[in-house]
Formats: sequence, C-alpha cells, structure tokens
Amino acid sequence: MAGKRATINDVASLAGVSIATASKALNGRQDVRAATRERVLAAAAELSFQPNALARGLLSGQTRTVGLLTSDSVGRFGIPVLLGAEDAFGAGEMAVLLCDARGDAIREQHHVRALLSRRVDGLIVVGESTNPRPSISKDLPVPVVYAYGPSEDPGDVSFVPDDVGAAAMAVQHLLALGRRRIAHITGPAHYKAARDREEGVRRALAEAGVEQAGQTLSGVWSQRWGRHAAEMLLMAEPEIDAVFCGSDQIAAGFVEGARERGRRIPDDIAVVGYDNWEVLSTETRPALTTVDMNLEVLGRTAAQHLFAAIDGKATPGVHTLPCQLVIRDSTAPPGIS
Amino acid sequence: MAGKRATINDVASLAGVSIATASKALNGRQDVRAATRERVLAAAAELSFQPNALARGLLSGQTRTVGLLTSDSVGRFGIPVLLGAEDAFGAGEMAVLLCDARGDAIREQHHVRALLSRRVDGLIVVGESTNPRPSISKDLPVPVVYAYGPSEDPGDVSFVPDDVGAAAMAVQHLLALGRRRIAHITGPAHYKAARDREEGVRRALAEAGVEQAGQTLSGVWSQRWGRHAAEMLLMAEPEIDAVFCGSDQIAAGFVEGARERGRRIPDDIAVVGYDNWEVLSTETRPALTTVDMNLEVLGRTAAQHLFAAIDGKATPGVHTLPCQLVIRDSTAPPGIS
DNA sequence: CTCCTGCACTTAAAGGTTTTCGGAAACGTA
DNA sequence: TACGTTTCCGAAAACCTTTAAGTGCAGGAG
Repeated sequence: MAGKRATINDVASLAGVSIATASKALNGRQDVRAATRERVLAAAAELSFQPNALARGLLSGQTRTVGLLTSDSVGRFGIPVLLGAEDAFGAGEMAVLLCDARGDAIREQHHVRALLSRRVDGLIVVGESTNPRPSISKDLPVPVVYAYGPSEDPGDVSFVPDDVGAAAMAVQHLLALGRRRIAHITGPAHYKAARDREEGVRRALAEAGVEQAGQTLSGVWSQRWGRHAAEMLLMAEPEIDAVFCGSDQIAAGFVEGARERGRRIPDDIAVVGYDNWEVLSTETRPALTTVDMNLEVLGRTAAQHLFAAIDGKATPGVHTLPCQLVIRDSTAPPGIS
Repeated sequence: MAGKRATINDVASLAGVSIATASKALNGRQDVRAATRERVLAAAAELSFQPNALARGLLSGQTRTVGLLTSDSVGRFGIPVLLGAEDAFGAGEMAVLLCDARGDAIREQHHVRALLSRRVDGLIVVGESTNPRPSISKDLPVPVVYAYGPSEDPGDVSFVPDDVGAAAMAVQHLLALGRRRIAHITGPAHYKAARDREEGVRRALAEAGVEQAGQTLSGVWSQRWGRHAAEMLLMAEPEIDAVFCGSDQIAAGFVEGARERGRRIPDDIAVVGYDNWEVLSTETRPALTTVDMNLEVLGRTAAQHLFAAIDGKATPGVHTLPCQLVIRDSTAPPGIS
C-alpha cells in the first residue's frame, strides 16, 4: 500500500509542463513536441501514474462500464453468458459490474438504482430461464439488452437461443439415422424452453410424416425424472428406438434407466440430450449427443449489441440465435458402436 | 431513455435552496429544518434524482467498489466464491467489478491496472486451484485478499479450505463405520489439493493405527479416471471396503466401475467424494457422501476481511477455513441401505 | 515594418458532489 | 438597546481530468 496516488498534476510538475500539455501528451494528441511528450511519458512512468477514471467519466459522461444483472445464483446459464460478455467487453477496455438479484424483484430494483448511480453506460439482463420476464427498460437513461430470458416488451432488445429450431434439428438427426419410433421427455410445461422444444419435435416429425411415439412426458429437469420416465416409457411404448430429452440430466437418467431394463444405447435406443453440460454429456457412457445453445456466443452477441445501442443503434425485438448439435456416441450408427 | 439526468443542482433550485442545503438534507445531516428537508426530498423524488457516484467518489476517494479477479473461466470454484463475496458486499452497498484473467499473467496485469484506474477500494483474487500463486499485492495502493488459491507471500491475506482436515474427517467417518481397508484415489500430484488430501488421509489413518489399502492412486480429476482406478484397485486390492476419492467426478466413476465388477455400494465398499458438486453428488445412485468446501462462506469471509483491510485492519497470513462432511447414501451403514 | 499563419504551450472552465466556514436571522439575557 | 447564542442556510473550495480558448513566438509574405 503505497502513499497517495500520483495525479496528472504531479506528472506535469515533474515534467515541467502544464497539466494541459501533460494530458495531451498522455493521450497522444498532436500539438505537443516530441521531446516534451517524451519528458511527460517518462515522468508518468516514474510516478506510475494511472489516470483517474472517475474524473474522466465525470467529464465525458461515459464510464466504459456496464452492469450485468443476473437472476440465477447457481449460474448454470448465466455464467457462460457472462463470460461471453466479459470477453466482448474485455477487448474494448470495458468493465463489467456484476449484480445478482437472486430472483427477487425488489433486490433487482435496488441493484438497478445502484448501477445507475454509478453511471454505467448500459445494462445486460440475464434471465434464469427463457420465459419472458418483465421489462426494466422503461424510463431508464441507458440502453438495456436481455440475454437468455427475453423481455416481455417487444420494443426491447433480447437474445434467446433457438429452442424450436434446435429441437427440430435433434429430431432430424434421429430421423436421418433411420429411427422412426421417437419419444420426447422434457421438463415442466411452465418452462417456455420445454414448450418450445416440444414444438420443434412436432414440426420435425410432421415434416417427415412420422408419428411421435407416445405423449411428450413432462417432469422436472433432473436425472431422477429421466430414470423414472425411462420406466414409464419402456412400459407404455416398448418398441421405441430413439428418445430426445429436454436436458442432459434427463438424458443421463434415461440412459441409466433404459440400460437397467436391458436396452443398449445407442444400438436399441438412440438418445439426444440438451445443454451440452460437459460434466454430464462427455463423462457419461456413452457420451451424449446433445444440443449446445452456444451461450457464450449469445453473451458475446448481447454485449456487442449493447455497444451498438450505446452508440444509438439499437435493434429492437427478440432475436433467436442458432444452436448446434454436438454428435457423440449416444447416437452412433449401429454398425460402429 | 429519458433526457439529461437530474443533478443536485436541479433538486436545489426546484426546492428553492442552495446545493449545500440540498446535499445536507439528502444525506441526513442535522442542521436542516424539517420543513426544508421535506421540500428537498420531495424535489429529489419528483426528479428521480440519483447522486452521481463518480463525483462523490472523486471527492471522497472511496468508490465503494471492489475488483474481483478470477483465473478459472469455467468457474467451478470461482463462482461460489464470487456469490459469497457479492452477498457480503450487497448488504453494504458495495459493488463488484468482475474480471477474468483466463489464467494469463499479462491479462491479469492489464486488468489490475484497469481496476486501479477505476479506483476500486480493494481486490479479491480467486485462484483456479489451491496451489499458491504469485502475489500481486506488491506496491498496490489498495488491499488485496486471496481466496481459494493463496498468495505465495505470507505477508498477504489468504483464505483457503482446510483440505488436510477435511480429508482426515472423511477418513475418520469411514473408520467410525468400521471400515478398515481404506483406499485413496485422487487427482494429479502437482495439485496441492491432491497432496493435502493425501496428507489428511495419512494422518487420520496413522492416528487410528490403520494401514492404508494400497498406494494412493494419482490420475486426473475425471470420471473416466475414477472408472479406470476402480479396475486397477479391485485387481490389486480386492478386499477393500472403503474408498476416499479426491473429487466427486472420480467418486462417480469409481462407483460405476466398482458396480460393474459386482461390488455393492455402500454395502461392500463405502465411497466418499469431494466438492459436493450437486449435479454429481445428489444425482448419482447412491447419492454421494462428500466434502463440501463451503466456498460461499469462504468468499463471504474473504469479502468481510477485505472490508477490514480497507479500514486498515488487515490480518496477514494464510487462513484455513473448515470444510464440512455431507453424509449421504454412499456411506450408509450396511443394515440400512 | 506590419500582418498573418502555425506551432507549442498555458489558462481557465466544466463536470457533480461534499464539506468547511462564515453569515444572517431569531431569540434570550442583561 | 447591546450582546451572546443558537439555528438554519449559502458561498466557495476541493477532488482530477479534458478541452476550448487564448498567449507568445518564430518565420514568411506583403
């Protein structure tokens, strides 16, 4: 802990110039003689001078700081988005002020006020699910971008993964493997993610003229439910040859349950998961074919559009970003496994 | 996006007082008449005035902001620490500026400079492992606290989980269950965490006068290694009745491998994991008895001590925080399972 | 010689808030 | 009335940086 920090004043007097000249020299302005600039730079280095971002921000009205407001403490979806955003910002010298509202609207309001008082240039709001959430953008003096969970207000800027398209892609993959008795196990129906993925399944099957094997099974997003669903499904529809699961946890549970009932994965039943949560998707046996929502890309995109919005070029609406199917052993063709 | 933001000047003129009086009224100072204070508060509410934290910080030299510097992008350990810190700060109106160095020293330096230029009041450095890391505190004008990964400099303030004690506790738990042929499978020996946990095993066994079953098996922190280790171990030491694993991933793999070889968990072999990574520890069958490092508590403690250090009351040294054994089915007494 | 131009630098203002100090009014006391 | 005390409020400085405007000087053109 050194003493008082050097100001541009100290630099100027050490270099024997005025603070205006010092400022110009440090910022690379042109009307400074090379020799003078050299002296100033040397003085700054000597004092290890760091310009005070507060003073600069006070003057310019720009803090080069954005607030990131997340609701899911556990961070399973928020973290990749955060990393993507931090990545996009890091390149441009931006900083991220992180706040966790813990799903509490009051706390969220509180955090928004605190961020505004710190004069952030913009806000990214990360939802805990893809369900639309109340807008906070009303009367806010800075632009806001919603990531993962879109705003209810279509005038806001939101970025969400294309759950419908991804589910369709997963089913098309199963169809391409020759599977025709395809079932779907997913999470609670009050999740838009569950409904969207079901919709994608329906579309892909309709397009191919194939009937879904049994009803969609809605439960929770857990491994336990996957095991339980395996029991029920294999009882009701014993001849299924493929299952698309709404999460990797469900898929891992299904694999376990199906194997206990003597089904081989992927030979008897091909399985596709969702989320590409590495600890599950790559470590289970067989490794899971699964949908990767590209959340880091989503976060980066949201950050880039926040930049644009700060510069006045907002692009209102809910933008869906494509997902990616990561193919692994759980849908390998029969001959190979 | 409203127009220009209200300043205390606007509030003062709307209330018909000077800015000094407005400031005093807003900050609850005593030498303001009640009626005047009322007028000022009403004016502030009317304009939805938010004091400019930059101006305030410029004057007071305190930004009520701390920097959190993390190295592990994946965030398995960083995130809980971050949440704990955010929790401790949130209560006191502090904000967290998040930076991810991605394990790159250059980038880290860059971030430190950026944070310093923003005049953070302090820094928390979160390591990616418990291996000691180079200090950054030298000549820094603000206090620094290290969490999870301690600083190499004993003059710094560091908080780490008590890996030795936790491993001993895990082994004592197995001994209390009557197990006497206890093996240990863990991660790479260049991790201090692996060496510490091994040391804890050694101490607990020595104290009880029990020999370890076979050599400690060092591999990687993966489920795959756990499966592989199960094969090797059951070949070399077929009569083991308990295994302490260096991570939940290894434990999950071991359970799988042991079961394939006909061992029942926990009846034949009791298993203890490490990390309490919920997706593994609660969802596997049987649910894993495991060590919880209380990382949120660690983060919160680090944050609180950073507060203290900001106030000039630093407590140098490496402080170890106790872990907690979470007992689940994988070590249930024989009769019950 | 005067005027103009361009260069290198300085002065001063601005940005929003807090705080110290001083002033004015009201009130009580002699 | 004169004076001291209390209460409430205002003027101005301070924090640090950037930038518009201005100053002084040298050299070239007329």
